[in-house]
Amino acid sequence: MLWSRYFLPTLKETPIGVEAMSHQYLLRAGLVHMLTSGVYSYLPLGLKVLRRIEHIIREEMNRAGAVELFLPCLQPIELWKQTGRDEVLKDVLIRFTDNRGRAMCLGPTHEEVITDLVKNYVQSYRQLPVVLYQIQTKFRDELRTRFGIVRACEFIMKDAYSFDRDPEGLKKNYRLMYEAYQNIFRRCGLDAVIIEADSGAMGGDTSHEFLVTAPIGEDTILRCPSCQSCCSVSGDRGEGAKCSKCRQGVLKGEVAIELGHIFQLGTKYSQAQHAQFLDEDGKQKPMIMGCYGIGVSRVIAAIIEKHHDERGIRWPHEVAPFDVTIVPLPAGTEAAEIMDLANRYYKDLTTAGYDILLDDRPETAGVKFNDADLIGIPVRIIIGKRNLADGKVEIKDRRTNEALLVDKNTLPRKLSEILKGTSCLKN
RNA sequence: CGGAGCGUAGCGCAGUUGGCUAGCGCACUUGAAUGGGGUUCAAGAGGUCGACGGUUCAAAUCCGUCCGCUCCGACCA
Repeated sequence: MLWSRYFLPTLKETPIGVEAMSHQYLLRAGLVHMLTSGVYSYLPLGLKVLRRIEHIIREEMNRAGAVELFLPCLQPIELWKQTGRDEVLKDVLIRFTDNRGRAMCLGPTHEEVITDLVKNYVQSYRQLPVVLYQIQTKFRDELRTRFGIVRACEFIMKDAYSFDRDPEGLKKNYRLMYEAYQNIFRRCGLDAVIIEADSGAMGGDTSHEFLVTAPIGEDTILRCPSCQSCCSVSGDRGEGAKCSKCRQGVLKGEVAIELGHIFQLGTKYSQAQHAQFLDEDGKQKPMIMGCYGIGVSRVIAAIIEKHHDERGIRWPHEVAPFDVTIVPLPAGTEAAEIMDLANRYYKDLTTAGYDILLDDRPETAGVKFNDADLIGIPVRIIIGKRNLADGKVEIKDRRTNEALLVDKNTLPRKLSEILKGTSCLKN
């Protein structure tokens, strides 16, 4: 991608009223734009990051045996009355009456829709288990939005649902999702804390929350400084309590943001919506369900919270919007030569399958460097006349700030070694 | 939904004891010089001062109502 043909509006100054570091960089690096409180547009660069995260999620979901589908946002209130959640969630449901007079809402989650769908097609134990997921926009009429996309009225969620014949099947799928979540957060560069949690309005028995400690968090977790185990705050357990695992440390409170939550729902929805199957013994039984959510848009904010410095974002390579940014600094009589080399690298590396951002703007070095630091592409190639006089170009690591001068002709090979992880900048 | 703050150009801000044509920085346009960390100079363009109503000879400025945004709290799948 050529920067001059892209849509990447970076901001030099922080917009008014922006407190969270991640929110600040989301806006300044041209990732998102606020339409109104709690409602955000994803600009091209932000969308690219979103797609990279979605890609990781899809790989891990598919690996865990889940199958992707796509459910509607528009949902009849009638469906929600079947489970009584039209009342439970009445404050967050965005309701309206359509032109035919039907009471509708925009889906805040999809348990009712998926249960209704599956019961139409599954009649026998032979068809179970069924595990489905989607990545889709959710709508919640939040009274108080917070930290930009962290708590928004419209946000992107991955939600998966499992339908099993028996509790053992549910436990197996739950375990698979649990492991998939660990992989997803690890690949996103996040050190997720997993704690047993309340099921809240979802209902059901067992549930686990996946959190990341960050100032933008809305939850408090307790961590044992001795054995590092974490747990939630409860009535008889707070900061200062003794760790129940190692019985040595004194629990310390930490602010954390919830990114994922998995639930063993049991039969709450299948009973309410009559999602039954005929078992081997000839008896009708309710399907045993689980549901598994990840706040995808929220993951972006968490990654920035964990991977930034005073100059901008430092994307972990697997979620970075581009693999490499090429920064030519054309000047004087060498200008044409510098741009030719930049274009040649761009073409070769793109052909080799890398996603490249070429900063072809007629800006000064300082502007380009500052923007590059801000948007945080992991690897930067700098082509300037100073080093080119010796036949060299510079490779710079955004994360470590390490720089390496390489021969201009061996750069593509050296770079692919670095990107494949067979080499690092140091040697 | 309670508490606090804010709203003037795309962004960040000044101006608010009522008074000349509403100003500054960044960004933007044109020209020139520069060319490895937001470079310099010159000339420009860009405004319903959040909205509506009131007071006044005169309102960005005073009064009222409303709207929007942010933060704290309550709530939260």
